[in-house]
Amino acid sequence: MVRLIPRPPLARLHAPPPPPPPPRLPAGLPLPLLPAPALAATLLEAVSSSPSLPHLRHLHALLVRVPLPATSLPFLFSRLLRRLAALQPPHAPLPYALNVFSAVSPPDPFLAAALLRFAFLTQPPLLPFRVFSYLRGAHGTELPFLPFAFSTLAKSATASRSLLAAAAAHAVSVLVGGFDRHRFVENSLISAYVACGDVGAARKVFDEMVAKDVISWTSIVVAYSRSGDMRSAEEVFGRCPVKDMVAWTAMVTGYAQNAMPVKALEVFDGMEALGMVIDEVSLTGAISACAQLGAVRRAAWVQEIAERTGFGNNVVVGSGLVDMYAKCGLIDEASKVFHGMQEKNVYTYSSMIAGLASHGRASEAIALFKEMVDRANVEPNHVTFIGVLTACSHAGMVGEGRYYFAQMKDRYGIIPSADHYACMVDLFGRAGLVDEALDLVRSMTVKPHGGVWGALLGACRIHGKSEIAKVVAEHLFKLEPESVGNYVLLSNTLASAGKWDEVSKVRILMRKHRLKKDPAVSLFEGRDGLVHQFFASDNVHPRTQEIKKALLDLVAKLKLEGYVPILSSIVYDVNDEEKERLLMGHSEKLALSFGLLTLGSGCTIRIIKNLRICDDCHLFMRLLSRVESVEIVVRDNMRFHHFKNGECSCGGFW
DNA sequence: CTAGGGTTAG
Repeated sequence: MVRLIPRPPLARLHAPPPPPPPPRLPAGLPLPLLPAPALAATLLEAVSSSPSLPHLRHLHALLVRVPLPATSLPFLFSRLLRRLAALQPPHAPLPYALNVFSAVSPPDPFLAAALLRFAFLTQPPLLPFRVFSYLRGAHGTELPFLPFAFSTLAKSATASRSLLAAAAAHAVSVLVGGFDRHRFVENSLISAYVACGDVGAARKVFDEMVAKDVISWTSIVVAYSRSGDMRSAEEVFGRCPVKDMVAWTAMVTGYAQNAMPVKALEVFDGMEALGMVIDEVSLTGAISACAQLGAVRRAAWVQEIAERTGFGNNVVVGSGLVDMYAKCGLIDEASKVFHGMQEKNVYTYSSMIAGLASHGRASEAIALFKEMVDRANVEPNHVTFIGVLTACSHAGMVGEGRYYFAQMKDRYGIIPSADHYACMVDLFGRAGLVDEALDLVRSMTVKPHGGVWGALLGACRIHGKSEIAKVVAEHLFKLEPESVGNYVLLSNTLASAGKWDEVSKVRILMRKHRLKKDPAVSLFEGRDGLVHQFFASDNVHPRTQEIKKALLDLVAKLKLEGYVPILSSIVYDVNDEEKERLLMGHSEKLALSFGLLTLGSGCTIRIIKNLRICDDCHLFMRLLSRVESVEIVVRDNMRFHHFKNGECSCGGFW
C-alpha cells in the first residue's frame, strides 16, 4: 500500500523553486509503459547517481506518482534519502525524511534503518538516537529493526565519542533488537567503545563474540594501539587467524602513531614481502614513519611507491609527503610535491607552512599563509597558526607574530591554546622581551603547561636571566618532574652566570629524581645507506682515529680563517684548554668530519642530532661551509639549520 | 550495514 505525500515538501524548503530539470530517464518513452521492475531499476540508477537537488526533487515526484510494486519503494526511497543527505550542504531536513518514511505503509524496517542513516549523515550529533526513540514511540513493536539500524546507532556514538551513547547503542541492540549475537552489530559496538576510549568494554564485547571475523580482530588491535599499548596490539595481531590488508595497516599506523617508526616500516616491509596490495592508507602510515625517522633514502623509496601505485595524487598521501620531506631536511623537495598537488586542504597547507617555518624560511611561510586564505580560500585551523607563529619566532619577527596572534582570535575565531601561547612566549623570549613574555604568561586564560614555561626557561638561558629562570623552573619541576631537559636548561643558565653552587644544587635534585642527561648523539646517513652514530667524545666508530685527525686539521684550517672557539658553550667549571678539548668532541663535529671525509668537498652533508646545537658548533659549521664549499643541513631537536657560504638559514635565531 | 589515514609544541 502506498500513501501519497500530500505535497512535495521540498518545494517549501527552498525559494525560489529551481526550474524543472531534464530528467535522466528514457526520453520520449511514456514512463508507465515500462514494466514495473525495469522502471524501478531505471529509477534506482537515476536516484543513485543524481548529482543535484533539482534532479532529486523531480525523481521524488515521479516516485510517488508512478505505479511501482510496493516492495521496491523502501529501497528506492532509502537511496533517495542517502543522496539527499550526501548533498553539500545537506538540503533535506529530518521532517522531509520522516515524510518519505511514512509514505510507505506498513512501516518498513529497511526504510527505518535508512532513516537512521539519513539522520546520521545530516550531522547533528546523536540525531539517530532521537529518531530511534521517535520510531519506537510511534510504532512500538509493530516496527522491527534490522541489524544495520543498530550499526548506525553505534556509528553515531563513535562519531560523537560519547561513552554514554555507546552504552545506549549497546543496550538497545540487545534489548530492542535482540542482536547481542550479530557480528556486524558487535563489530560496530566495539568501534564505538574504542572511539570513546573504553578499551575494557570493547574487549568485553570482543571476548563474548562467538563468530569473530577480521574486522573484530582489527578493531581490537586498533583499541590497543590507540591507547598506546602496542604490546597488547602485537599480541592480538599475532593471534588473529586471518589477516587482511586493513589489519596489517592497523599495525603500521599503530606503530607510526606511537612513535615507533622502525617497527612501522618493518611491518610495512612485511606487507610488501607477502605480496599484499598497498593502498593509500598503508602508504600514509609508512610516510609518517619516514617523517619521524628523517631518513632521506627511505623517504625517496616511499615516494617511489607512491608514484608507482598512483596514490601520489591523493590529498592525504600528498600532504604526508610534504611533511615527510620537510622533516627529512629536503624542504625544496617538499615544496615540489606541494606545488604539484591538484587538491590541497588545510593539512597540506599546514604541513608546508610548518615545514618552511622549521627551515627558517619565515617570509615564505607567511606568504603561503596569505595565499592559503586569500587565494585558495582554505580555512586555517589551530594547527595552521602554530606553524605561522613558529615561523615568526624562528625569524625574530615580533611584530608579525603579534599581528597573526590577534588575527587568529579576531578574524578566525580560534581560541588560543596553551600551545599558541607557548609560541608567543618563545617569540618574545627569543627576541629578548623576557619580561613581556612573563606578562603574557600571567595574562593567560588557559592554564600554562610545560611548553609555555619551557619556552620561557629557554629564553632565560639565551638571555642569561638566571633569577627569572629559577622561578620558572619551579613551575616546570612541578609540572614535569621527570623531564631531564628542564634541569639541564636551568643548570646551564646558572652555569653561564657563574653560579656554580646553585648548579650543584640542581645536580643533587636530578640525582634525587634518578635522572640522567640524555647523551648527545648525532646521526649521519652514509652514501651506502648505513646510518652512522656518533656520541660526544666517543671512540666507538671504527674510523675514530682518522675522524679525529681530520677534525684537528679542519680546526687548524678554520683558525687561519679567524675561527675562535666559543669556550662559553662549555658549561663545566674547567680550564680553557679542557673546554676546547670538550668542544672538539661534540658529536655533530665528529659526524661532520666523517661526512666530509667520505663525501668530499662540494657535497651536502646531512646530520640529525638529538639536542640543540651549541654556539660553537654553529659557528664552526658556518665557517666550514664557506671554506670547504659544502652545504650542511643539521636537524637539531627543534628545527633545521642550512649552512651555506658561511651563512645559516636560522639567521642566529635558534 | 561492521575494521585501518595526514598537519602543531619548549
